[in-house]
Amino acid sequence: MMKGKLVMHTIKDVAKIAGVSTSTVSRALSGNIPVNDDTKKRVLDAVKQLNYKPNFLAKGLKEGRSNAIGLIIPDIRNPIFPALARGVEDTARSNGFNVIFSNSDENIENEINSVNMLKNRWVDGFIFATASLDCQHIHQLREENIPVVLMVRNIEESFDAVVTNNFEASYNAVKYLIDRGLKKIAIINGRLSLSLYRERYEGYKKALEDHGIDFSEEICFNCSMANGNCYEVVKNYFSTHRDVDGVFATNDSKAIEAIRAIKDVGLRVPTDISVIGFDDIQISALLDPQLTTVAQPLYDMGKLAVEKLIKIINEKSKRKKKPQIDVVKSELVIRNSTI
Amino acid sequence: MMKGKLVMHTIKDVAKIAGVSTSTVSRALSGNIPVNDDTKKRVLDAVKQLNYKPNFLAKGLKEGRSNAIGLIIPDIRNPIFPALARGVEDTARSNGFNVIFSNSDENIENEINSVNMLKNRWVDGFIFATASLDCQHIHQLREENIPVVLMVRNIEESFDAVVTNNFEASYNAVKYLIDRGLKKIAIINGRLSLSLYRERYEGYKKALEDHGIDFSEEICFNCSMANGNCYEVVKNYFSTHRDVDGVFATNDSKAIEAIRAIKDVGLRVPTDISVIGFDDIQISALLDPQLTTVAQPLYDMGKLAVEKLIKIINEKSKRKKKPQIDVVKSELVIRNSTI
DNA sequence: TTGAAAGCGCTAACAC
DNA sequence: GTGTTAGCGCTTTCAA
Repeated sequence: MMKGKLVMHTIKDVAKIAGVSTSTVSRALSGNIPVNDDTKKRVLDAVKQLNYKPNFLAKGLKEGRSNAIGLIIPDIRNPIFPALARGVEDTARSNGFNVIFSNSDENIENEINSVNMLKNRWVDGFIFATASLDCQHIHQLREENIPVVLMVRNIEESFDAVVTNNFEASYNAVKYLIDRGLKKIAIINGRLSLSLYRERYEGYKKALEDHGIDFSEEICFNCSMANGNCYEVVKNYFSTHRDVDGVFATNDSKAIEAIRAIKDVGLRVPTDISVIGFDDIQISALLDPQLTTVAQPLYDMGKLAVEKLIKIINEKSKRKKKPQIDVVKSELVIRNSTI
Repeated sequence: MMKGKLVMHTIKDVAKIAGVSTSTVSRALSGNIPVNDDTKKRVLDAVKQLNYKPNFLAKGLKEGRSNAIGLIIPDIRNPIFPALARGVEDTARSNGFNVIFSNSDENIENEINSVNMLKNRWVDGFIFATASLDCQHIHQLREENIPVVLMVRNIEESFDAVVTNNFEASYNAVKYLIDRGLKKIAIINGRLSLSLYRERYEGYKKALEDHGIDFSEEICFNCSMANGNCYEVVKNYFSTHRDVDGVFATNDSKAIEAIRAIKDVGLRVPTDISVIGFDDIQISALLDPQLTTVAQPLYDMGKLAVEKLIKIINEKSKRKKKPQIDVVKSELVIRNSTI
């Protein structure tokens, strides 16, 4: 078996060159154990000379941790996840953790498979941005004392989580439309099995109520399927109705489809109909018209989730803290899709 | 130190319950070494009973491989990378590999740091979608016999890579505009230090040449900086010129900005000016007008890159094969931004 | 301050 | 077909 020119050196090689034992090398490198300055220097020189890098597999095996975290999301192609993932990766890396990521497609089987694979000492903890009602496997993780933080999508009070103020932000978005003089505001909703959509829905209803606007089921569009049908639903409605003057879409993708549908029936945005989205995905600022939307601090949410997770991982005293749900603020960004 | 209710069981526990040695357990689980059917059954029962999962750290340490690959990209928020990453992740997972991902921001320092971290037995190979001219560290990997596959962005002939037919696809895109009767076609180019942009540029020039259209430097816009200034460059030009009737943008983001600029100076797409993009990122189909663009099979490129990489990893006989560059086909998708 | 030795959990000779 | 044993590369007692 031919090996490459440069082999991977081990701690033994370093020890030999520095003329010390492997334990001394280990100590010199770990930093927090006293080592004679001279010895240390010799070790460091040897390390440099050999370009020695410790084997993380060995270190992890010995220490019982891997310094990696698992990131489980539905699909990185869903435009809210890149920013989230980036926040996670940056923060993890700057804390010395690697990120192993996995897409579940909202499919519980996939998710369980990934979790099972990663549980075997691959990762020290998990970040989930996924939540079916069926979260047996996440409860199981907790029982096995494996740290878990939920992100974006919350399940129940019993998990640590980072979420946004969906209710309040939605309330404010709808209130903004009302303040601009709009009289009849539709909502395009998502899967109500996700708490985030339920909360946005509640915010919408409360805003109407507080401002004396009648709530009407008829203009609560539900686009819970794949993206395609949102366009159809909106187009259908507006080809026969001209009474609605505002649309609150519970995410930007739906808003984009709605705008296309509205244009296609010959109405103008925002002149005839104002549209607000939610998420502020990257392209929202590039559209025509540029989308007024609720900006979630996605990057920061990822960052915060990792910070929480690492804190839990490092709490060696495993006395379970009460789980804490961090709520970050989403804020309305006013652009040109609203009058 | 309190441990959780459920501890991680080891192969020893399984062996004890099954009444066999640890090596028998190992053999029964590996599958490819003959074990008595009865014994095997007892082992499998014990595994199930304990919910035993092998420790990958130990396995990796022993076998000298981790079954993970490193994915180094500039930024997952750049819209071409999610699809690529998804192709990579799916394919890796279905081959029993995990993927550790890292964003380099095109910054060589970051990239070297990540590579150094991952080299230490964290991963068995790398996929890079990044290429500064300065690729010392990638050469180094090769010298150390660590498998590398380049994706999307090629550096030089000496590496395995998966790229698209940039020249040909660009040629065809520009030819399409010419065939539609357009007479003066501008190009919006990217960083010419990247071969992919050079190739697209060449395809553009050749198409003009072959069809007797004069090439003019004046309408070769260079938007190599962050996205922002593409809008400005295009807007500036069109506020004083009305001669150009077609724009070939070398990626979709630039196309989107160009369209916005064109509209903002009071011209119409495609009536006055046709615009073609490159990449077919997800939102291109959702824009108004929907973008005519060259679709790169991003998911498949990710898939292919992983397949190549795993093949190299598994070739235990390290007699270096000559590196091979796979070229996949990008094809023009005609939508509404061209007449 | 340092070295010797044990051991993390697993696999693979090598015996039988 | 199965058990015994050594060892992957590291950290960490325990002694000196």
